[in-house]
Amino acid sequence: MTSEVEKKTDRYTPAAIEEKWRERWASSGLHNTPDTSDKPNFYFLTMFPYPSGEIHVGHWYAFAPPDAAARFLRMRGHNVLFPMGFDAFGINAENAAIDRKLHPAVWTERNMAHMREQFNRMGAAIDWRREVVTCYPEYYRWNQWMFLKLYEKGLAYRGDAPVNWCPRDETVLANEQVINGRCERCDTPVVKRQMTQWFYRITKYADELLRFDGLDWPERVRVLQTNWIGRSEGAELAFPVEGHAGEEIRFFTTRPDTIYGATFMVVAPEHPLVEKIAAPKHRPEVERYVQHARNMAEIERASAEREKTGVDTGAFARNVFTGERIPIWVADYVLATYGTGAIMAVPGHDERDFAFAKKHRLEIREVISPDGTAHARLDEPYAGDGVMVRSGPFTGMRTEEGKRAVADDAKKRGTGGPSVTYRLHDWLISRQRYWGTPIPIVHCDTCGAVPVPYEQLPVVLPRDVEFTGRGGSPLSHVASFVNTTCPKCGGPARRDTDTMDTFVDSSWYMYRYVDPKYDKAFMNKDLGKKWLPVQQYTGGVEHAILHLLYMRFMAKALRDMGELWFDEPAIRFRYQGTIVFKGRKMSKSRGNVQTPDAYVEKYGADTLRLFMMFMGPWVDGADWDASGIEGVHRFLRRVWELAQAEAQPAGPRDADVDRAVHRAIAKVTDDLQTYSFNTAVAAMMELSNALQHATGPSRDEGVATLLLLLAPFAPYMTEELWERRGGRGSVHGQSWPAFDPAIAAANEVTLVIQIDGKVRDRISAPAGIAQPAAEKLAMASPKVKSALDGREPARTIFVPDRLVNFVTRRPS
RNA sequence: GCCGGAGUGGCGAAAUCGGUUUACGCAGCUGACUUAAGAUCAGCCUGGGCGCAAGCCCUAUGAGGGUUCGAGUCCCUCCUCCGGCACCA
Repeated sequence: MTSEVEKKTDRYTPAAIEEKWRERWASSGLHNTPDTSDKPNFYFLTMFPYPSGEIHVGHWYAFAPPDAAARFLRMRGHNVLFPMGFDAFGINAENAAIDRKLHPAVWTERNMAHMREQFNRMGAAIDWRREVVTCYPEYYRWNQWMFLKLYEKGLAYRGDAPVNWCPRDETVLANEQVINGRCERCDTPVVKRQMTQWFYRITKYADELLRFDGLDWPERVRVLQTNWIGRSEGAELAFPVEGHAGEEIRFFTTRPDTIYGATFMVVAPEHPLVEKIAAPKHRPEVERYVQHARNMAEIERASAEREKTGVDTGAFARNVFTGERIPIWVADYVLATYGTGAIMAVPGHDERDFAFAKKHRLEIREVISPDGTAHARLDEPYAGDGVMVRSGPFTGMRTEEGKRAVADDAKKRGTGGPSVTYRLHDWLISRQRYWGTPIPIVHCDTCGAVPVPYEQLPVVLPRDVEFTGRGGSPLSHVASFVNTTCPKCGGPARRDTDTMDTFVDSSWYMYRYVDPKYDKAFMNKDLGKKWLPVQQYTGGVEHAILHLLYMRFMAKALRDMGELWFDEPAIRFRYQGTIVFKGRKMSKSRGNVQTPDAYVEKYGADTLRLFMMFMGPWVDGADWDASGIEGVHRFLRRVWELAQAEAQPAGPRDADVDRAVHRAIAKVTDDLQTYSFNTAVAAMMELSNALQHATGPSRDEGVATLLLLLAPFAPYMTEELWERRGGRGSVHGQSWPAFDPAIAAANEVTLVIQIDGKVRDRISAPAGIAQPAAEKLAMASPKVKSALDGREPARTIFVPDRLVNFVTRRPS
């Protein structure tokens, strides 16, 4: 039956077709996006990859669906900017240099070449003229420029703080790069070190970052960011230290209403006052404890199950509310990095303080009562709201009122007042590594830290560096780099040998794509005005906090410098889930990296693209299993045959086929807007199944429509078929098919007939049938008659075009 | 522990507003074509029961309860899995 067709059409050979179109598109510049056209501009951005060299199926999953979405927008009449580049700095390149004696620049270039090739095989419609590569001086000079600008504004500063140190990578890490007390990269337990480092003052924008006004971002990402920022309202208060005139311990609490229950204080081992106030008798023990705490790995120290250790400093503070002397302890359950590194301990109403008080026999006092009456003893801490008891003039106040009253009272006395604290810390951006942006600062013995003058940018990363993997920042061993003159006094000086966190690079790259070669500013603002902000951003959920928060911060900082004219860099964000393999993340070290190459070779890029989108909902990710790839390949082969079959003889239209076509248009259009790629593919499969059995002009037109719908998904095959069918220009330059609801509307519907909610029959009826007519039809059904068995419906539920439900029971 | 999200065939998954559960595929089974295999095409595929058969009845969306004419969808309790945070005062 199909033999005739087979003679006329050759077999579907993806390799040849795809190579042909790759070349044609490249030479015709099909994917080049003009900055102005008669169509509205649309900036569609997908997170650029790190050129790790290991291309796996996850890369296709991240890039093929957005490519389809971008192509769809083009067919819908937008001038779409869909750029790509490389997040090319990073520690992996340096480790590769150490392991294989390959310069990071060489390793990175090689990997980028490989990845560009992959993008091209995928058929991604990328305008490569706009490529951005972060490790080139033309790019990173603007990191340095921004650093200097932030420094001028007080948004970049050098600070001494307890920081996360990864002993294996020999560098500090931002909080965001520590996962469960371990280094995000190498999984080594992180230790805290007191170090002088560079920070970006992201906390200045904490409150603004909590607002997502006008943003269409997934709830999940907003929640993650909100929790990360961790805003807490309460009071910052201070208790004076006895015997140390002028010294006081400041602390933050969310429960000022419990202050009469503060029977002791606890300071973190890193607290600056510890050494000063420890009583001589206690000093050796305190020093031993502090030393021990410092040497402990974070993961060990942070374990909540661990018993609460601590020692008495022998010093006392005065609870200014009760007037009592209360002991000051040092314990590592108080974190140096949150609040002020000290707390008032209220064992009666805080679980941790309770456990500590029990262990060290400290006084536990009830000051909040759920029922308003004071109890003789507390067997467990009560952390809920209630009424203040044993609280002097505040006794009888409820928690809400008490919080305010105590904070206001403290303010009147000059010992504190209402305050807000965040979990979010300033962004630690310096790294003791080579492959990153040099920090444009010169250290001079007379002038201190001096910014490199703007006209001397970029501070170029020296090429000849020895990679030993040991002994601090590799740059510190390069004399020609380190030794310089002070821009201020002209005397001998040393360059800062740290480099920037690579998240600095990616915090603003979206502005660079607009005109990556522009050398007067980080962005060509004239062109930027045509594109920014990004209208659609996509990428992995794993960046929900790190990159996406930094990117928002940088936009706000640049805005406040007058460099940007919007508050948020990306209006709409959608993420894809993660592709794992047998339940585990793919990685070279695990040896479970699944590469796309074999599939591309066997089935073609179009099939793999389509399969990536068909596997399941994009947001969910998947456990990689290629067993279903045959199915989508078969579908493409059927379309291949269908599109080349002989033209149908003239004849009447087929309303059923026309309806199927327009329903598919509606479904695919909708699904592409909501990133439901899997159901879009299913809808096209359904359409192709329907067309297979159709005849006449409806079939021919339906096939033509199917090719247009399929074009964003399978760009190669549809282009080839478009050409073979004598289409003008490129299929990708065509308009998206128009949906006609009148054609899609059914004139026959299936009515479900229920009796007491149970389906008894299905009958076909004209669309829009009125209730009386529908009931009559339903009653005529023999099945309904026998099921009713002579009973009379007490009432009838009618859902137009859907169901008739006869209810025989009376409502009880 | 806290905050999110999810549990539907053998598998990946569909299912506007509460209204035909299982679309679209994979795997499997049966048949057609073939010397045969493959490819392709047609059909079957929750479980159980009745029937020679067309078909019919009951049952099923993690478990239990509730609301409703009607629940995968809403409410309550519980279980399991995934993600995030984790002594944050």
